[in-house]
Amino acid sequence: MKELSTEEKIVQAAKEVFTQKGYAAARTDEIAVRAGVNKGLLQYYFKGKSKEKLFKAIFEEAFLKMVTRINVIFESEDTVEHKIELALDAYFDLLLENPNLPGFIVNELHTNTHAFVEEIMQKTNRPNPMPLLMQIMEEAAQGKIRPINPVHLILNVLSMTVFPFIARPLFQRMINVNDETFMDMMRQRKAEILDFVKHAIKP
Amino acid sequence: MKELSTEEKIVQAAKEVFTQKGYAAARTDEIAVRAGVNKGLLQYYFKGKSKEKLFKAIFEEAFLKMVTRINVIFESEDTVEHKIELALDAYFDLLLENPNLPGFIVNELHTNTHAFVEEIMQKTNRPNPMPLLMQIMEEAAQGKIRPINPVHLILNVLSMTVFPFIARPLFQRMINVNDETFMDMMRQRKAEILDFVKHAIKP
DNA sequence: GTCTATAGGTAGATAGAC
DNA sequence: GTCTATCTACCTATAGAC
Repeated sequence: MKELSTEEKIVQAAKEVFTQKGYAAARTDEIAVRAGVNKGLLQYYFKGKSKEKLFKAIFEEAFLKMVTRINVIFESEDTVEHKIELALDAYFDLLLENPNLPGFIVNELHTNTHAFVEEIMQKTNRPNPMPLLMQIMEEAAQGKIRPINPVHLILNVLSMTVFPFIARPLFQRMINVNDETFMDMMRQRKAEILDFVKHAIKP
Repeated sequence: MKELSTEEKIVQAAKEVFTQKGYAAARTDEIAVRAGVNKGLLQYYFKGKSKEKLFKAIFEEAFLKMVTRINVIFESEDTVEHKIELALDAYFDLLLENPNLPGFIVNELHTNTHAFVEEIMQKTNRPNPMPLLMQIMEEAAQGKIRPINPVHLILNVLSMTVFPFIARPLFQRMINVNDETFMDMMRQRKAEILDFVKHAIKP
């Protein structure tokens, strides 16, 4: 356990509270309590609109984490199948370590009341999916993979990877498993998806 | 356009506000304004904790809509492949008419601060997935479909169906399409998923 | 840098006039 | 049934003591 500075403790606590409750339900009081510091210190470290400033910092970091991973899919030089494998590797690493990251992001984008969510999205250089779409169509034309709508293929892979983490509260209740078992299933899942997709795109 | 009673107007407005903003960010003021009625009437029709009571009614209806559809997958007498087709039919019908239903539910379950979310989930008789899981394994043993982990198969179908609607704000920006185009893509998608899954489970 | 006290604003609930 | 006015609670922000 490292020694955290007061500021770091606040940021850490804010990350917990915001990702669990969302911006609207988050309380700065709770952030202070969890950080083990006084309310007033939030103002000292994040002068003026401290709640908003803290949120911006945390949402931006989370958003970048999720989106920059997508670049892995798009930018490597490789076959479609191997690109998918690389993407699954990268994403499962991220998600297994931060299981409620996608829920947080999707939630804030869904309930987006705040202009700054828009700001952050524009700041991030979003990846360009076109080259990958072209590649998928080319490989299909060459008979390397089955002809398939490239947008839906990408969306399928992303869906199968991310959705279980978002629907986790519902899913766990449905099949009645605890947190540990859920994480075990997710660790297994990377291989399952790869296998599933390989068969689905086989010519 | 039917004539709605005052109470119906309130419920309708509440449905809009809650599903768009989520419970925490929703404002009873806005519900009253959208319903075109006075704030005080919320108390008249939903005495005591009107915000909470309204939310309960709306969340429960939404939750039932989503979950009872899952029963379609589980309870019919049919082949696995045809069950999947039926499920896709049922779900896409629902989602194309209520595109932000899953976002709303997942959001409230994720940020769940309220005990009543728990209540509602227990009230609904959740479907039992066991028979379907068994059937998938049987068909695999008989060589009708490829051997596959049944839980992940179900999760794959559900993921590909529901995820795009949840990630819609992000997805639309990523590929830069308007609402109309998005809905068109989703209408196409049902056939895409069915095709994808058929190839993936082919022996 | 840290804490206490309090101000200022907002949202939900309530009482009572019409 | 509908509306106005007000109350109360809560939350963020601020000022100032230590």
